Amino acid sequence: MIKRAKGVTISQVAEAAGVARSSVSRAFTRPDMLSPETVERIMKTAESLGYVPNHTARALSTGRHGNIGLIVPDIANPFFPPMIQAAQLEADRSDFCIFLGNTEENPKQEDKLVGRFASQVEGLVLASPRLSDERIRAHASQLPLVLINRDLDGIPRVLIDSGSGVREAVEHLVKLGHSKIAYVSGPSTSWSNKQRRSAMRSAASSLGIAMETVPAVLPSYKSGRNAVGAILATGATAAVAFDDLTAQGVLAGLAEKRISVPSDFSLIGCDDVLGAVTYPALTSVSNRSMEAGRVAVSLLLDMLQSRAVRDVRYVLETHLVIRETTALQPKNSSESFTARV
Amino acid sequence: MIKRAKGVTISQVAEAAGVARSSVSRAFTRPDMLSPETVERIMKTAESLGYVPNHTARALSTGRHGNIGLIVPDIANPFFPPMIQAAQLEADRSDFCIFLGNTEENPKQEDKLVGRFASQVEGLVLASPRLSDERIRAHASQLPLVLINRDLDGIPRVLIDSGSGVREAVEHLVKLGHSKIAYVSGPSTSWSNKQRRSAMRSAASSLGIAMETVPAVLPSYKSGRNAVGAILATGATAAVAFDDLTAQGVLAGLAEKRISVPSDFSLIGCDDVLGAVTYPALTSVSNRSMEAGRVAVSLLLDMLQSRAVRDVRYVLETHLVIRETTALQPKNSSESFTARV
DNA sequence: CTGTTAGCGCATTCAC
DNA sequence: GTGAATGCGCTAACAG
Repeated sequence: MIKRAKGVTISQVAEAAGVARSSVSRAFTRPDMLSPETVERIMKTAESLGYVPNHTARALSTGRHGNIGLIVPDIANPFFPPMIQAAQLEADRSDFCIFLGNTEENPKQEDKLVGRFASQVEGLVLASPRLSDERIRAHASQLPLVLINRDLDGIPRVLIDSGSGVREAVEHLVKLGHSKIAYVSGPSTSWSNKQRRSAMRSAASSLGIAMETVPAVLPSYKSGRNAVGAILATGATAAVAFDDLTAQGVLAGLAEKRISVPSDFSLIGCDDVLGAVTYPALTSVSNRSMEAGRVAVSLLLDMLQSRAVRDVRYVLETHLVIRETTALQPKNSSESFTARV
Repeated sequence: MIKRAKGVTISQVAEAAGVARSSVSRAFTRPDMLSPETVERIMKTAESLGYVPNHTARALSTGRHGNIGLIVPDIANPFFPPMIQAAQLEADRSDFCIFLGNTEENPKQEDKLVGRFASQVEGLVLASPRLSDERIRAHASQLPLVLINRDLDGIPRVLIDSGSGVREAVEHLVKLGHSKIAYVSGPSTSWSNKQRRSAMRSAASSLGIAMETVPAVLPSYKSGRNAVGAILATGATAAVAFDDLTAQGVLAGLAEKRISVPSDFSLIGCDDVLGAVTYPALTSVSNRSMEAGRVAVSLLLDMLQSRAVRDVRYVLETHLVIRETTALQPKNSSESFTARV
C-alpha cells in the first residue's frame, strides 16, 4: 500500500505565497500580467509545495483540455502505425496529447468511440472511417473534425490519392502484356477502396483491357488468401489488391496452388507497407500515411486556433514502386489456371 | 464557419424534464436511487436533447476520469501494435479511454510524456520503458503504474519471458552443430535485451559453446544491417538477434555480402512479428505481446478499483518458432566469411 | 498590477 | 424518492 500525495491546489499556493488565487493562476498562464517579483515568488512557493496545475479543472473552466482524438480502424494494420506516430509527433509540437481509438473495422465501435471521446477532446481525426456520411456529418457538427481518406464536402480532409499510383500500376501491367486484370477489393465503406477500384476501371478501359472486381471484405491476409479462387476464376493474369496485407494473402494462396509469381501471375499491392520483406518482394503503390497523419493534425490544430473551418481538401499523390511480383504475361496461361483450380 | 452546438448540460435536461439537476445526475449514475418512472422520463428528455454527460466535469468532481495512459517506445515497431490493440480492448471493456504516448526510444521524451499524462489519467502502463529505475519509481509514487517488460520490485509488472524461448533457440542451434554463436543486442536500457543476452550466455555456457555479443544500439532494420560486419568478424556461424526487425536487417546485410541463409549462416529473431513474410521465413522466438497488453491494463484497473498495489509479477513464457533461417552448420565455413568481409 | 467574484458541469452531502 | 445547497480546482471578467 503506497501513500500517494493528493494534489496540491492553487489555494494552498496562494495562501503560502500571500497572494490571491487568481495571481497564482496568472503566474502559470499569463506571467506577463504580473510583476516579475510576484511571479518568481509564486513560482518558488509553488515548486516547494510541489504544486502541479490540475489539467481537468483547467479544462472545465476553459473548455480547452489540450487533447485531440485519433481514431483508426485497425492499429495492427501496418498502414496506420506510421500515421499515428506522425500525428503524435505533430500534436506534441503543440503540447497536445492524443487519445487513440481502435474500431476493429466496426462502424458501431467507431460511433461509440467518437461519442466517448467527444467530451474530452478538442477535436478529432478520423482515419479511414467506416462510418456513414450522415454519422460523420453529425459528429462534425458537434466538434472539430478532420478526415483522412474520406472525401466529404465541407469537412477538412486529407486524401491519399492512390488513384494516381493505381493508374501507373495498370499501365505497368498493360506494358507487360496483360489484357485481363482483377481488382481484389477492400471494405465497401472505405473511400480508398472506391477510389482504387474506379481508378482501375477507368485506366483499364482507357487502355483497352478487361478488368474484374473480386471482393475480399476485410483488408487482411486471410481475406486475400480466401479470394484466390475467385481471382483465378475470372481468367485474369494479373491482379491489384486493395492493400499489401490482402496482396500478401493472395501471394500465399497462389503459392499454395503452385502458381508462381511473377512468371505465371503478376500481383500488385497498395500502401507499400511490407517493404521488401515478402517473397518475391511485392510491387506496390506507395503510401503517404505519415504525411497524412501529420497534415491532418496540423489542420485540426489550425481549426482549433482559428475557431473556423475552411473547406480544405489536401491531396497527396502516390506512385508505383516496382519490385518483383510483376512480369511479362505468359501466353495462353489463363486456361491452365482454371483447369487446375 | 460552422455553428457548433455548445454541449447540452445537466441543467437543461433538468428543466426540460421538470426535475432537479441532482435527479438527472442520479439517473445516469445511480438509477436505483430514483423511481423507475422518473429515470425513464429523464432519460427520454436527455436523449431528445442530445445530452451527453460531460466527462471533464464529472472527473473534476469525482477525481476519476476513466482514462489510462499507455506509453510505448516505438509504435512503428510491429511488436507494439498488437499490444496496444489488446490494451485498448481491455480498457474498453471497462469503459476506459487510452492516451497513447510514443517516446521514440527517448528517455527524456518518456519522462515528459509521463508528466503530461499524469494529471489526466488515473493510471499508466509503461511498455518497455527506457527510463531509469529511479525515474520509474518516482513516477510510481505519484500515480498507479504497471510495467511491461521491466522488472522492478514493488511495482506491478508483466514480463514476457523471452529467456525460455532464447534457451530453446540456443539448444536448436547446438543441435544443428553450431559451436560459436553471436547475439545481436538491442537498447542497453531495455530489460528484454538484458534478459535475452543473459539467457543466451547461460544457455551457451551450459551447452559448452562459444557466444559473443555484437551491439546494434536500436531495434531496427538499419541497426541490424550495420551490425553484419561485426557479426561475421566474431567468426560465429549463427546469430540470435534482439528482435525481428534487427534480424531482418541482418538478413539483408548477409544477402548483400552473398552469404546465403540458412546454408552458410543461421539466423534467429525474437518477438516473431514478421510472421512468414521474410525470405527465407525467419525462425524466431514467439512473443506474447497481446497477452501482455491485456494483462497490464487489467492489472491497472484492479489497482484503481482496490486503491492498493500488490506486488504482482506476471510472467509469460515464450517458445521457439522454427522456420527457414536455421540449418546445419557447414564445416569450416567461418574462415571463408572473414576472408570475404 | 492585483484582489474579488462568479461560474465551468457535475456529484454529493444534507434536508424534506 | 427527490430537491436544495455546496464544492471539485481553476480561469476570467470586473473592479480597484
